Amino acid sequence: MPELPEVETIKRELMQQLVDKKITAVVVNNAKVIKQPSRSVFIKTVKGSTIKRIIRKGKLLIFGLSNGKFLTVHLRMTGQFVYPGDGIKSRVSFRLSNNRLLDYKDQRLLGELRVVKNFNNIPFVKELGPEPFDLTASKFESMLTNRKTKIKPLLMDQKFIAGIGNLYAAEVLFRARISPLRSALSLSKKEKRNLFNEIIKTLKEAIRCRGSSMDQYIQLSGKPGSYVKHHKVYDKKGKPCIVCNTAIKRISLAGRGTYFCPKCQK
DNA sequence: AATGGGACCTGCGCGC
DNA sequence: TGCGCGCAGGTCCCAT
Repeated sequence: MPELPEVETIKRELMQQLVDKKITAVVVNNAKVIKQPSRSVFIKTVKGSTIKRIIRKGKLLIFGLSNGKFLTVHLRMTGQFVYPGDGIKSRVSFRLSNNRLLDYKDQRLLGELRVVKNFNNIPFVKELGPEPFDLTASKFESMLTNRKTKIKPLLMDQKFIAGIGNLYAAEVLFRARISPLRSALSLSKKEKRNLFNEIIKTLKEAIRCRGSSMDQYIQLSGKPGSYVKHHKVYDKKGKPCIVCNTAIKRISLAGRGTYFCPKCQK
């Protein structure tokens, strides 16, 4: 669910609400989401530390703790943070110095919480591609040269570029009028620049709207993000294209549901 | 290097 | 109404 705009939204809220709060207790209701280290060491390390800063790397959230360790959280499909929480349906709850709860919820239990010494050593971070906002159009262009793979799965490849998932890949390609089936190699210079500009514009707009609440994503406060109403193709199978009225198509590409306008996107 | 499949999980909506 | 099936925004791992 959560892609760069959603994770960035949560990061900003966590910064506003939680910096300099001490974690006084940790309750683990389901240890499946604790990937590293053991449940007991995890609790022991986090408990008693103060949250000093919040970092985002792609879709990964990182809490910098006062003891020098880092709590990293990947929300995967259905992870959520809720603050202040009530502990209900929470997989892990953090009690803070103001006596409020920060709840980590995760319906499908696919999320990952870790405590590490150095987050740069996590394989996911090590191999993570550049942040979109750190790129320029010409860098992006050169990244695409000689890539034979299809453009949509490539945009979703976190090693290629950080933060773009299935939803924003679809939206960005629609806005750039490029078919998800095209090979990266086949894009003209103009198309590459255009695609880059649409990536930046779309992600910024989505952050301004505080993300897209489809099914599971919510802001820290529990409120939905409003970018959904700007979606042009995602989850719109059979609906008319806003530009040409052609029915939006859904195909399966690299195992993922892929929405596009067969007429506008060439 | 690229592609395809399955695995990890739970719960929802659809068609029969 | 009840049940089985396919599907879900992410990532990793294996095989070809």
